[in-house]
Amino acid sequence: MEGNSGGTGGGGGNDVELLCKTLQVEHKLFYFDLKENPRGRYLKISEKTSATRSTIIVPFDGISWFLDLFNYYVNSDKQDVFSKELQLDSKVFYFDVGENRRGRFLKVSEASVSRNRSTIIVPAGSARDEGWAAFRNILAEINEASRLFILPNQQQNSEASERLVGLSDDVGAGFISGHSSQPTASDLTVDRTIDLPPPDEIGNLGVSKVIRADQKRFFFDLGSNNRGHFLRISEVAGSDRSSIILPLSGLKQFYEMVGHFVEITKDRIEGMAGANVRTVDPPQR
DNA sequence: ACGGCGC
Repeated sequence: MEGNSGGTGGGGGNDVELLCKTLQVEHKLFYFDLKENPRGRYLKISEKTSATRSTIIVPFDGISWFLDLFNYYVNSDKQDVFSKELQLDSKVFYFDVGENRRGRFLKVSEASVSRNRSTIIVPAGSARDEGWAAFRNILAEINEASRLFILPNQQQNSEASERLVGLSDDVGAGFISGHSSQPTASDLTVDRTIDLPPPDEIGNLGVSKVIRADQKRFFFDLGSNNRGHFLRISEVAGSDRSSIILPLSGLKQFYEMVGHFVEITKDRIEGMAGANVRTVDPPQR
């Protein structure tokens, strides 16, 4: 299976797992593994039945396209869905709807020069395409979480991982090494933050945070809608709530602006004297 | 517990 040349020890086996999810649709089990190696990130989707296992590798930048396509198949009436092709890097993914006596299914095939064609087949489900919808929801979660939620096992010092360059054959050529400009976990961690049990709404990825200041609470929630991804910051005092919706494209500016005001007011901020002063320099690059 | 795909 994993015929890897050069004695490096297995295709993708040493890659860092950023996020793992499983989904059961009828009797199939789908594994979603967001992984990272020095060449970039990718999403490995495996279909497992009792007898077979099949895997496709989606380049990181293709995740949102997969999400869009699953949305298309979920939301379209069955009489007007078409097959789709998605070209990513050197790969082509084919999406085809089929039907047999077991029901409708979506066949997703990956074709690339270096690998044999591999295919996963996602049952539509019995009602309202709920199998596809569940698959779509997982993709949405991964798509959202992967952009902001840098997991703790993602090393800040990349020295160790730099020695692993070229290790994995699981990733097609032409990958983007896209992990340089992302904020680190500590950049996004606010002092006095406490973990919040999952609240209100779908699309919330368990990355909700709350901070308290005086009598107010501020909730930070990731979300997305058809216009993109955003951070919602809600001020809750008593029973009143008001929110600002911050597109992720503006998050860094927001961060820098807050840092500016922290900087110019820090001698008046309680608890920030002396060694506790935590300057909030904008991340370089 | 399916079963599609494609060889």
